[in-house]
Amino acid sequence: MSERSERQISRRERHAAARKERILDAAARVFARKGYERATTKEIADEADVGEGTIYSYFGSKRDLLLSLVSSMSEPLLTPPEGIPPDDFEALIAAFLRDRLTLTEQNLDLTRVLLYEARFDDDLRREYVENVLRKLATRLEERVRSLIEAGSLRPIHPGVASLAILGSFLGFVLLARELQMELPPFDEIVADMTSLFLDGLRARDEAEVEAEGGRDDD
Amino acid sequence: MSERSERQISRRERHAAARKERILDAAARVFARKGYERATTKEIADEADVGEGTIYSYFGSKRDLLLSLVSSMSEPLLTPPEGIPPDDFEALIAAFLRDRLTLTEQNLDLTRVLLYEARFDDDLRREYVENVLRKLATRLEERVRSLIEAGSLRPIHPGVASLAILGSFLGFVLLARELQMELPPFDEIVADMTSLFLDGLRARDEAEVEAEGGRDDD
Amino acid sequence: MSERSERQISRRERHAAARKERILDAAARVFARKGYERATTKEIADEADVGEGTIYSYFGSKRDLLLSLVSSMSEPLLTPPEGIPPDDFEALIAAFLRDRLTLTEQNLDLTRVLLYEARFDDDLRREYVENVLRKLATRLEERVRSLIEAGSLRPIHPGVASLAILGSFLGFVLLARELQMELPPFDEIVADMTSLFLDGLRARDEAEVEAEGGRDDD
Amino acid sequence: MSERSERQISRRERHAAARKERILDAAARVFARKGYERATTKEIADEADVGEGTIYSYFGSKRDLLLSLVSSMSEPLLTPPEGIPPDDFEALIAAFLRDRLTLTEQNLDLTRVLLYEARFDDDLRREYVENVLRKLATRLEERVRSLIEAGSLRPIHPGVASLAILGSFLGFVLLARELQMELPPFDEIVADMTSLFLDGLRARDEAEVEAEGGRDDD
DNA sequence: CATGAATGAGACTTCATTCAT
DNA sequence: GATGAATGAAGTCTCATTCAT
Repeated sequence: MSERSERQISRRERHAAARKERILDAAARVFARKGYERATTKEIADEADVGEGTIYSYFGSKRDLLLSLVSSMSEPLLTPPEGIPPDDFEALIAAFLRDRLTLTEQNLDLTRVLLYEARFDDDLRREYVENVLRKLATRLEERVRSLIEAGSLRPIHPGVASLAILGSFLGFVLLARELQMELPPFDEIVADMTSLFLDGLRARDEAEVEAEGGRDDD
Repeated sequence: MSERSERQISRRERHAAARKERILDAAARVFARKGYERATTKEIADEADVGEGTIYSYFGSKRDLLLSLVSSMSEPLLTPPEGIPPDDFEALIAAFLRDRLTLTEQNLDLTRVLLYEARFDDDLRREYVENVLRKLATRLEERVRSLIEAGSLRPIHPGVASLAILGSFLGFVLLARELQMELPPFDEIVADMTSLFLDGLRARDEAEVEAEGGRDDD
Repeated sequence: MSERSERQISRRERHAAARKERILDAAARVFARKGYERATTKEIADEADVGEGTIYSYFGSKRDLLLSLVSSMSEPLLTPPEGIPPDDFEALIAAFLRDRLTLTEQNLDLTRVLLYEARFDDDLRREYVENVLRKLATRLEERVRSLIEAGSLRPIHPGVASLAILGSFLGFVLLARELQMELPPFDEIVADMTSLFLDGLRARDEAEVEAEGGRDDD
Repeated sequence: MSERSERQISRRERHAAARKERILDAAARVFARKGYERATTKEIADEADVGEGTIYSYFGSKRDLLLSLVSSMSEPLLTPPEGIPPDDFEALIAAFLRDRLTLTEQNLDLTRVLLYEARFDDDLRREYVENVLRKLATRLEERVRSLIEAGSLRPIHPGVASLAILGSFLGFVLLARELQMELPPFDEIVADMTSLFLDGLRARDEAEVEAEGGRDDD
């Protein structure tokens, strides 16, 4: 009987966890769609196909939903890009941009909400900004610093560089989305931005270009 | 008497304009502080030191305040940087970054609110995004394109480049503000970012560095 | 000088009276158009082409306007139909219906507002109901009573009859207006209603009908 | 279990319907007491003994309450008087007056509000005027017409007659109520008005009826 | 445990009235 | 005296949260 009740509990727990997950997913979609303030608990409940009161069995408040979303978001974002040799910044930045742009574009609307709301809620700021953003920035900064030390990158200020890189693609997708501009295909964008960050915009003379070797992808 | 009544009218008009300005400034501060949805008309009225009803003598609705803010913001942003020779991209980008970073950092909180709300209001989107952002992006894009044609810049996609540049410093200040990071002095940041955009991050060998001349200060 | 100031005052007084009249007329139009609650002092001021504050130089409050309207309305309504021999009820009722229907149709919208508002304001009720309506009803009642005594009318209850008559045409125009029905020409209506009140609806036997002669207009 | 949940639902539905009814009744009372504009949702909520927000679970807006009242009113009004032989106008009009006067006097204050507000709201006008009033008028008109054809009534204009009849008792109760007059007992009123409509006011005796021959003045 | 009906605080907005010019 | 800008009380409606079922 204890076994059964354990199984019972376990089944209940699984069921409860699934419910919680479903509500959180629904909240993510609604927040992304409407923003935090404009989203209503009713709409979230409907999207999750649960009763409005049920939300409050799993989360203390509407704001709690937002906070809980951060944890669930931080996980995939914090997984470092795999299979990239630590000294190949070109591949790293390409993978980084590609992954993060993709991730960010997917989650862009939610990201915007979180960044926006972080300004007005210290708990959210701590949870999201500290855990996700600073971690991301710090990791990139370390990578940049070590590459500078290894001589692969110019001795630019690593903090500024990493912020510029992160900010770049955050701002890039944000603006692109906002301006609803016609953009070249995604691969081309990534190639262009990688090249931008690596080589800058300055035109070089023949000798320099030759010296840089057989890069021909931009 | 007609003179007096004219003066009267003129004084009234000046008074009304000043009042409108005061309310708009108050709204800007409160929106920047609280976001649009959380800001209350009562708080704006208090901040402007007027009665709540007075707002509605000058603006049709709370949303009207937001829309009106765009016009007042677009003006300084649309003034092109002066005294920059059209072929000196280095000076241009430095000025651009410096001015825009300053402007943007000053107005950052409000800018964020406008960008955020633009997602939910087509009028605001048109007013802000089309008039301010796209204009800015287009101007920069043209500059980049002409510099590419003049051979000063590499043949990178101009749209991507301008979005990346704009997005960079928008994202940069946004993240910097959000992360509350300790940053190097502003001049250094501008120098670093200019250098980043112009020369990229890649280390070059002696020959290249030599060929680029003695630039190491920006 | 005293003469001049007297003339001055007199001119002022005439000007003031005209102003008051203009405001009251404007109020009548706006009240008739919008109803009391929905009418705004701003709209009345605009209609009268005066400043909003000016209204309060002549009337204590918005409600005061309504009260003042009654006095100005009661006057024409209380003028008895002229040139009607006191014993010719047929002519009387025709004139009554014709005049009152006309007057009432003209002022119907305002009358409705006054009747409606009278329900909610005892001062207005006294002013309007007592002074206008009861007077009208009483006058008609007396006429009916004396005609009954003179043997021209059947001994119907005079109060009921006069209320029925007044109510008839009030309700008649009100419903006609409300239903936006296509109605026969006005003269025909008056003839029909006069005939209705005098002769009723009942068909009479051959003798009676014959006796009534060649009337074929109804 | 399905049975229980069905019963549950049914109980809920009954409860909800009762609640809706209670709110509607409260609204009817408050509207009748204060008029539409002066009635506040707070007062309606208090009268219904529910929270203010509860109103909006059942009705979309305050105006919706007014519109909903029409449907609930139109039902009893549209039930035709029963047990009246189709050719006995005397019984019909007595029943009509009695029923309608009673109904109307009961609902008079609300009726006035609806008639008044219909002027300012096309939906309400359609709902109330078209569905209730015109139907009532048309039904009466048809009855009158067929009775004219059957020879029971004089060939008076049926539209005018029906409007006069309806208007009569609407106006009658309205004025009676407004004037707060002392009236004879209800039965007497009905008898008097029936007689008024059927036989008119004119006194007749054999001689007079005969003497009616020479009338040519209308 | 899930539900959703009920709640009421608080938001935006209108408008009669006041008062300095 | 005339004006209309300014006011703030009060109204309608929304929605996060609670709680009986």
